[in-house]
Amino acid sequence: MERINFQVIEKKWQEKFKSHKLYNKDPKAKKFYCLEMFPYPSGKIHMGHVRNYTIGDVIARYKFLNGFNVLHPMGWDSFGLPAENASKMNNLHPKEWTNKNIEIMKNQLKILGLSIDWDLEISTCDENYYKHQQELFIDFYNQGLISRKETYVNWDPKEKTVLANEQVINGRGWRSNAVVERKKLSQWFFNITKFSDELLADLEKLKGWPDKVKLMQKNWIGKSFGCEINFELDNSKEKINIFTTRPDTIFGATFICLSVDHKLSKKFSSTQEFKKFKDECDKTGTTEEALANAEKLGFNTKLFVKHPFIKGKKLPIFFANFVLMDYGSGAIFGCPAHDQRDFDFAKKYKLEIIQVVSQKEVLSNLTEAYTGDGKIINSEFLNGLEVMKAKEKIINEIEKKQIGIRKTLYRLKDWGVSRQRYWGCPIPMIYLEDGSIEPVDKSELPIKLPDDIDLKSRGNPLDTHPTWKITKQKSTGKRALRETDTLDTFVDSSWYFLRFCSPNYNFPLDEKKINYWMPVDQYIGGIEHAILHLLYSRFFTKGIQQCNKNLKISEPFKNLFTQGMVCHESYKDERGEWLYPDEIEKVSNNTVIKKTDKSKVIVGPPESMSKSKKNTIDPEIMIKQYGADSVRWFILSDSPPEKDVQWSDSGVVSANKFLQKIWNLNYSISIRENKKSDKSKEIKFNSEINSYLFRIDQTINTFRFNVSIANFYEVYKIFKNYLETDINNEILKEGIIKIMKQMVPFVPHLAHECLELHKCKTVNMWPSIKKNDLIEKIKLAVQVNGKTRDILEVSKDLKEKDINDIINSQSKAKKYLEQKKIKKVIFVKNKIINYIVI
RNA sequence: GGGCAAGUGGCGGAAUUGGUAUACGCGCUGGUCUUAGAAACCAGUGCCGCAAGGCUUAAGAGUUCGAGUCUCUUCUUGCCCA
Repeated sequence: MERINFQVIEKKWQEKFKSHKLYNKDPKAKKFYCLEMFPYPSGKIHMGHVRNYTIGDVIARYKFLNGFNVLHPMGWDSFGLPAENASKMNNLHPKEWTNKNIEIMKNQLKILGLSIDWDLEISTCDENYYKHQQELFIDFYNQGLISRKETYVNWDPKEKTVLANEQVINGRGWRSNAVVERKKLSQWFFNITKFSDELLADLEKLKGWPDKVKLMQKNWIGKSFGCEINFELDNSKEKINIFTTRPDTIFGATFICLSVDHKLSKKFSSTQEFKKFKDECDKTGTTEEALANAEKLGFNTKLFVKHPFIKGKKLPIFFANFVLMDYGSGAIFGCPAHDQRDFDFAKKYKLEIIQVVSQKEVLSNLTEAYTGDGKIINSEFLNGLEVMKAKEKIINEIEKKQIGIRKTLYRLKDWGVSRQRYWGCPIPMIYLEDGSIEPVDKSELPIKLPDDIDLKSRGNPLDTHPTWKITKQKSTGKRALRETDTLDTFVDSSWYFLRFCSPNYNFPLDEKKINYWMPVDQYIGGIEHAILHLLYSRFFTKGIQQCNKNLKISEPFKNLFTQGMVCHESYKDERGEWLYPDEIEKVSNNTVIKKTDKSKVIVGPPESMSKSKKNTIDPEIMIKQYGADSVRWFILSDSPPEKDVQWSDSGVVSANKFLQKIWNLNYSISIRENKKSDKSKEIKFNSEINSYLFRIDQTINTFRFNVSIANFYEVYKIFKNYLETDINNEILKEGIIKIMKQMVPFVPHLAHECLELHKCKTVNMWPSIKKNDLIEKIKLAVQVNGKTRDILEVSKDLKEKDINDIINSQSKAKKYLEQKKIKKVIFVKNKIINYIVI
């Protein structure tokens, strides 16, 4: 048996892949932009990356072999909080930490044998990248796509810092454990809502996206219609403008709630009582979920508004903690019977609850709000109408009375991008002493991050830096201060796919290159980015197009594929400590023990690999042990790519064994002496191989790589069987070359080694597949009353009459037909024949 | 609570889209080889049954000559939103 050393051949081919790129010089070749979501340089690649980039590599290589001109770049999403945290812990500058990680991970990706053009590499923390981002920021600002607004943030009073939502755990700071407060800050916003309608409508164009992702985006944008209503204050000309999506429940309104920031609050802001209440409100979080779950608090103004449709009825006005200013107009009418938050509020402050929508009969004692469909009751002229009809009628009525107008509302909010952090892209804006705010002059870009930074001090590092923020206005020399916030890292990843088209261009975007390569033909990444990253990228593309009308792009990603996670069982010892897979030993089917002290280990179900549960497998160790091809093969073979896959050691071992067998097969054919065989055997062999070539091609095209691999196993068996016969060796060789070409996308090192063995001269061409020659004999099911009684192997396209003759003479089905009356025969060519008998 | 997926052997999964259910892999069982093990190779492996045969795609119904696939009801699991 001829053994192959995977480590040796993989190294050899990786050297060759370096200079070999997937560009097709033929000017008639179609372009194909294949992109996988770029990684955060956390230190090591994990199995999730291996899966993501292997899937991408299969597609990129497949398209190249099919004659496409392929762009397949890679880069680093290298700004972000972990670098700052790591820096605090081990005294390493974020830049050094990040660049060190990038070097390690780049090498790890290289040993996977990916067909990446490393000349296009970009790193978002590199000033050559972020300087262009700052330019885009200024362009967006000039186009009115960026504005400044006051908003609430999660404030950690102990660390004196702003926290991201994921850093708030059960209402406390993840590091300090201090109770997180709501603090108002003036921040920069991308006006993504200007594109709400377009972002929603253009989802229709994205035929190559999973419906699931489109639906999630649709729900996120959340278009709903309703209306504004002006409530007149009692004993005053003042009006309170509210927005509602449920105007049909207006007759159930029993109070009004305002945000503490509503303009009416000025009347109370000097009172001690109101100040206390406002402080109390600041302790409530800012997410929708936090607002829904928080205890409802109210401040009674003792003021009233007039009900617009019920003469003489007055509704009390409260300030409430669950109404925020950036939500509608910062005012709602409370209809406790049909909104849970209003219901909780009404119960607490003993307010009236009037049911106005009912499914069947009137329920006298509601225990919770009823938010379902039904007919309107207790509502004068709306009575008896379905909710939707009532909504239409009341809005018409409101508009007729001129007390409000129809409005469409989006759940989507503008995108706050200010972060009070060091390790991010500086925002290129300056504050002049006269209070005006303006972009820096473009000639001053990049606004670089200072290297001398004290990350251990509290607060915003750029703000506390002694000199960095002090600057001058370029045109006048007037003193100015820099913006000390940096950009959300989602901004960095919202246009990197455009930069890949011309990563070394002097300006942000090279029109020619972008108009050639964009859109991304295949984007591949995790479902966890289904909403934000993809939505922001879509917004950015539209924004950039507004800034530069010469660009012909409206959607960045033509086809999207979301791969599943890589899972593994987790292990815990008797004390409840997590254990790594290599710390345990499987003694039998049911017993697992700890290697060190032989104590019992509790095995948990397969879950997504995570450091905290220690259920991780290091790809580098696996590659060293079995080779990159074996790891690639296994990760693709076990599950459909869109589903979760469970890592299995025996799986990668068997992948390795099979690839070894593939090498042996190739070697055997290469040294086999030529034989003379009869034509019919050759035709049969060729048609079998051809049918596999066809099926494998189809499965790659439809991302069913696990099925492609199953087909390779089957086709291996075919070769094994023919090897023992007297078939002409040239025929075998031709066949194996075609199959090995199809294996290139999956196991590029081994496949190239085999093709070299056979001295193949057309390595970069996908094998030709003959469609007509697929099958010569087919299997036909013989059924009696719908039950399969025999399977016949017959020539293709045989007529019903001939099949009848065969069945009557030799079929196992014959006995089921004897002494029976045939009522009907259903015959489907090349598939089944079904006799209905009585 | 609402929306969307999905449910096939011991396990991961396949099924040309309404036409042979359980391909392929893992695991398991037996055998050959070997001092022994490993490796390799061969055979078997949905369930019941000695067999003939019968049953089987979460459960139940329906449409059809024929349903894993289509329709309805129920149950379970996963994801997203609240």
